[in-house]
Amino acid sequence: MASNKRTDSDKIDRTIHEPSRYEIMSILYVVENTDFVFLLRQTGFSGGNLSTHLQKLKAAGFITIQKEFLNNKPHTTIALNNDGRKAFEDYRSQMQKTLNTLPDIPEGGS
Amino acid sequence: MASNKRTDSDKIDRTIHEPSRYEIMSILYVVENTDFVFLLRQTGFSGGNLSTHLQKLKAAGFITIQKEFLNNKPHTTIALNNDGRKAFEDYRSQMQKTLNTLPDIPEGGS
DNA sequence: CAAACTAGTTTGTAATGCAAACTTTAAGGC
DNA sequence: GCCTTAAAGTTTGCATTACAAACTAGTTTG
Repeated sequence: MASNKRTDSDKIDRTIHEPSRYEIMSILYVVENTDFVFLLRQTGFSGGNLSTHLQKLKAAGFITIQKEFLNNKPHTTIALNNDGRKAFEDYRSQMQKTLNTLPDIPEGGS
Repeated sequence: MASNKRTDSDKIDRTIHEPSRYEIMSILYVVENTDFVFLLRQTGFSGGNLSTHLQKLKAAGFITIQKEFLNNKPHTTIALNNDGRKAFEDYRSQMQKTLNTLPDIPEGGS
C-alpha cells in the first residue's frame, strides 16, 4: 500500500517552484493571455529576468509565445497552454499536500 | 488600504523553500533532535549533500549542530532551534496563503 | 539627424544543488 | 603489527540558475 519510495522533495516541479515563475504562472492562470509589457508591469521584474523566465516556461512546454508587430513595434503575446494549466494545478495540489503533511518517523530519533 | 508593494515572490524564505531543505526541516520539526546518520537514512541524500544543506540551515540560524565523540566515533547531533521552528511555521503559512490566493488583476489583460 | 524611448535579448556573474572524491578515525582479518 | 574495509563527515568540482547590466533593433520626437 501507498509505496512511498520517492521522498517528498522529488516530484515537485522545479520550473514552477521558483517563486518568480510561480508568480508569472499564476498571472497567466487568471488572465489566460497577456503580453510582455503587462507582465513587466505586473511583476516588477527586470526585462532580462522576465525574458529568461519566459524562455524557461516555454522550454518546459507550459506557455506559448507569439511575436508580431503592433503599431510597428514588436509585441509579444504570452499564453498558458493546456500543459501549463495542468502543471500549475498539479503543482498547487502537490504543494498543498506537502504542506498539510508532516513526516511520519518510524521510531525514536537518534 | 492593504498596500501591496512586494510581489508574492518576495517574502518566501529561500532557505526553506528549497525542497531538500524543507524536507530536512520538516523532519527536525517532528523529531526535534536527531543526528546526521538518521537524516542520511531518512532523506536518502548523499553525505556531501546533507552536509552542505545542514551548513546552510545553520548559517541561517535555524538549527544547532553539536559534535561529540560517541564510542570514539564522530557523532553529530542536529536540532531545530526556536528561530528555525518559527521560520518553518512562517514558511508553511506563507505558502498556504500563496497557494490559496490567485492574483487579482486590475483590468483587461493586455 | 540626433536624442530619447520602446520592446525585448544576450551576456556576465555570483550563488546554488548535487555527487564524487577525499579525510579521518575505528574495527576486523591475517 | 599491517592491510583492507567501513563509518562519519567535509571539501572540491561542476553544471545549472537567477538576476541585472549592457546590448540590439527599431521608432518617435525635437
